Amino acid sequence: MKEVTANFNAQSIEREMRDHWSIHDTYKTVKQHRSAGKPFFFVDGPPYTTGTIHLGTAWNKILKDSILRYHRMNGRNVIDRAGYDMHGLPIEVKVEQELGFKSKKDIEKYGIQKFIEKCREFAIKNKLLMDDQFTSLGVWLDFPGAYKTVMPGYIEAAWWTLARAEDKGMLERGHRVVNWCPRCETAIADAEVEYADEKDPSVFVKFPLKGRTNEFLLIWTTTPWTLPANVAVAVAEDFEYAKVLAKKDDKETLLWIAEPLVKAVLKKGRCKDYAILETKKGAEIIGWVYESPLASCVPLQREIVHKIVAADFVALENTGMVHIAPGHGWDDFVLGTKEGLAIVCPVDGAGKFKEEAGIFAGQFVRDSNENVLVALGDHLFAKEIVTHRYGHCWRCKTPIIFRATSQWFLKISEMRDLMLAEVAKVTWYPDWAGSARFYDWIKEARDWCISRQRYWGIPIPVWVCQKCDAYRVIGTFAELEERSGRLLADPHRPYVDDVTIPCTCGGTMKRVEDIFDVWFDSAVASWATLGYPGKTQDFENLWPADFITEGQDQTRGWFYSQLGASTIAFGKAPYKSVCMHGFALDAEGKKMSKSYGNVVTPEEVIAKVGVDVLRLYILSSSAPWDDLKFNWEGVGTINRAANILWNVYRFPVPYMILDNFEPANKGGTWDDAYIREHLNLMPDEDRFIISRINSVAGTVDSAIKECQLQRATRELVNFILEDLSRWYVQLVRERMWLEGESKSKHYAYETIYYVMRRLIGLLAPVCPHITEEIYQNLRCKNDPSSVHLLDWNKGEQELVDTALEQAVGIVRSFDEACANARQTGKRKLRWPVSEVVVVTNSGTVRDAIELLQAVCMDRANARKVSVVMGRWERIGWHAEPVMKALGPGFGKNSPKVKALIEGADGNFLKNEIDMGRTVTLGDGDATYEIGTRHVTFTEKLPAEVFSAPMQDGTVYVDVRLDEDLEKEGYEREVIRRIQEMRKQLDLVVSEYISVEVLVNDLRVYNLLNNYSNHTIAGEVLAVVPDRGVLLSFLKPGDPLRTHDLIKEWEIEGATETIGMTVGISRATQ
RNA sequence: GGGCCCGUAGCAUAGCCCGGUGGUGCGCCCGGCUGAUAACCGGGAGGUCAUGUGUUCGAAUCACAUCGGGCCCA
Repeated sequence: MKEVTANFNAQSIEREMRDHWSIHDTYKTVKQHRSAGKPFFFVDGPPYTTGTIHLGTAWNKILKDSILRYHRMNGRNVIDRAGYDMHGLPIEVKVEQELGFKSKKDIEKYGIQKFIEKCREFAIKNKLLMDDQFTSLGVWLDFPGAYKTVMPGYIEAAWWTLARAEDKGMLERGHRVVNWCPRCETAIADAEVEYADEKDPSVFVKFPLKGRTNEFLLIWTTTPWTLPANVAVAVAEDFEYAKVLAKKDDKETLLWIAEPLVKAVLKKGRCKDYAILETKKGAEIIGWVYESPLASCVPLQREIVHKIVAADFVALENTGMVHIAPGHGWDDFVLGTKEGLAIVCPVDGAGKFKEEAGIFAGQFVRDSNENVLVALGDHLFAKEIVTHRYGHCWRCKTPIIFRATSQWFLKISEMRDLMLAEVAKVTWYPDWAGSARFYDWIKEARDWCISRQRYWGIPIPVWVCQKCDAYRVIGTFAELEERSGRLLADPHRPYVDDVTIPCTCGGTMKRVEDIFDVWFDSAVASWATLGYPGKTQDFENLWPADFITEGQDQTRGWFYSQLGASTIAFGKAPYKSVCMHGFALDAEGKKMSKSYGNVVTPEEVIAKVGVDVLRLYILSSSAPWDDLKFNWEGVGTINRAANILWNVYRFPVPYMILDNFEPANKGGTWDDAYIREHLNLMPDEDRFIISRINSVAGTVDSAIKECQLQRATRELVNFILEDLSRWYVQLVRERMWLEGESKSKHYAYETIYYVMRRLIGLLAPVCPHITEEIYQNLRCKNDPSSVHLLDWNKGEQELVDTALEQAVGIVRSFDEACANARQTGKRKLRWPVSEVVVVTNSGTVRDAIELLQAVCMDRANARKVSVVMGRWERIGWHAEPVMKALGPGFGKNSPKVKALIEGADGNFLKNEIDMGRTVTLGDGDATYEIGTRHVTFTEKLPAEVFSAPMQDGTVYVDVRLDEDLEKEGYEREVIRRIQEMRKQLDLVVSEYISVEVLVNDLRVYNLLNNYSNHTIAGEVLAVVPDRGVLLSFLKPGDPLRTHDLIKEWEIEGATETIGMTVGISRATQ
């Protein structure tokens, strides 16, 4: 054991520990140690390689790390491979920015091969940066062996999965409406759409009814650019629609509007006057034909027969008539398919109108809104600007459009029931994350569009015949090589694009140009990480995952994509348990964002307080699934707790070293059996703290099992602060100061050693550095070489003494009450008191105080602590009449009764009434029955007794002084001053001194002189074995010699001058 | 517009499932302690339990509505 630095310096300790682990290859050793254990298959949700981690990412990995460390300590062989998501649009967009590209054409010009090599470079560079950042959080995952979505084996797993989808008929090539980013020129998944406010025109448009004059259907839209693709108007069959004669500027128009909405709509159109001419049910107007108001300028529109159709999604808002453009909306598309409407989409991939859009050709759709409105001319009924939530591309933030295109889909909608059934089998932390949130999301799930018209991603392994249009899904590289007769150097684009397969029809099959939605990459992680399907053994032994944990945004992300892919491939969920965690918000509960300037980075926190404190803070401040409101004050509090842990650890070390203490061991391995064998001989406080650490261990264990990391960590912090620091260490201090051999001291050593060993074991998953540092200093020479090699200890029930813990609780309440009463009586704790009395009716309290008599006396600094059941004879009670009750009961005799009560023996009265009896008082003329409602009692304490309430009782402290108590009080005052002076001179504990104390009060001088020299000298090391006592008192007027330090003190009204000299030479000359 | 979660003192949290005097920590003020000491302990002040309505003898807790925050969806 070595000395411990006074200050807890997180940064240097953590650096040292990480160096230590890397020199000794501790992580490998730990993995090796657990390699024969029962496997615990964890799958790391792969972070996207953006290059920087934020507080939320840190939280994510810290949570994973702590839970995995727990499982390792429990003997599990944890599969802890890290993962990285390295493909996809975000990286493409970054690289495009670096290269100054504006559109896909720039990429094609630059060359796909060069472009994807740039993307690869970018991803790998960032992956390495992130490895370092995670490692510096003390995270023990397998980073060198991380699965990477760009690896050929990984890509093959994705291919294989798609081939399974094809086998099961779950893959569909479809012409459908998808979310489309006009900047990235690709389809994007529902999961990739981000909603944000957007300003758009909100317009009401008149569609002329065919064959009628001046009669229109009135529709509403916020996307005028979709009007060139209009094919129908939808109504609700059971709504009432009205034909309205609307007057504006002396012009009259006939409009069809849902009847309840007429007034509001016409107000928007500034129609001063209107009349409802007739009404019809929606069902009655179905089939009516109308013409496009854009027919004259959009050739496409002239070929379409527009009609009214019924739809169940029509709501009673706006006009109750919905503009339908099946090429530009999901509901529209579904309706169009059902009703056999034309599905037109006169918009190209870049979001520009095609030739068939007539005068709009070449215009970007969102920019053409105004032109469309102009072209509508008189058909535009009303217009305003609205701000509404609108979908944006998750990467480039461009507002998306809906576009009917040819894409590849997984038929999630057909698997929904199976997925829901699987969700129910998974254990969710918290339960509602699965049973409510995820369940609802899946219930709404639509088919998954997995194709993207991009470059940096897993190529979709579908080859289509150029001649007969047949397609084939390739599941493995070997199959492709066999069919094509070519070796595949790299499965990425553009390399794989050159590979062709002969078709049975004699034609040539070429790969479709699409790549996978990047969410499909990570969706296959749970088997791709096991090398499946290339290797099958791990998969058969381990899959599905025992545990995953990710942020709440992953409900629609990874939790979902994995479930979808896995249900297709294997018909079951890929995970057995899922912990959904929250988001890191700022102290106000607002999202951290660069534009608010409220971002706190993990590095900042680490620079201030270190990693372990960050970890402990994050895990303790909220439940995993609640959002974390980051708060520097809270960090400070946890930092203080860590400091106290350090102080508790440090405190006994110098004494242990001085005494050459070695904990009980068998051949150099710590033997905790010593504690069990000696427990009965140990003092109460030792048995208490041993009991506590074991019950704490039980609580911590069950909390972690339920992912309640906040309960586990709070329990530990609370134990350190309350039980260990504020209670045990305070009580055990004097035993540590005992000189020479002592059983009591030895028990204290063994106890605190035991407690520290258990404590750091429990804390190791959360605070891996500080616990390792402590362990390295405390461990016996043949103990395991790292705290992380220890087995988890969930507490031993036979060491838990509930009654004792309860008794200590009572004594602590007693302790607090004493301090309270002393404060009221203005008697400092340094001054002993003759007696403390506990008055109680509780046998439990009596037993506790009597059981822990010694502790009580020590804590109270009292010569005697006694318990009185019921009434203590030194307390008097004074009876006070309750006039409110006397009046009604005794009428005009009340004043007499009042006097009688005041004159009665309060003690007797209270006793009787407490026993539930009534008392008869009389004055000779008459008698009166006095009951509990007529009287209250106040305490009459002796002059120098002060009271304070404690748990189920009251504490009375008698602060009267006699000569003996006073002498001791002054002694302790003098000792305290001398110690203070030693500290000022920065003396080591073992340095001898000589002292003179000039007491400027003759009475006090007489009190101290002759009796106290020895006592004081012994405490402050002013007594030398051969030379005797080197402390003397001087009376008023005596001269003081020269000293190294002289100080004047005010002590209880008297002045004392203390002179102190270091060493023994001068004072004794 | 919909789903889920959250709202308790200046700040952070427990209690809520299963109704019965709202605890704790930080900060603040006052006092104490002093061989863990840039620590530690005691006391005090500080609360419309987001708001409103309902159920109930009784609501922080249950129900409904509203407001605010977060995540997700349309």
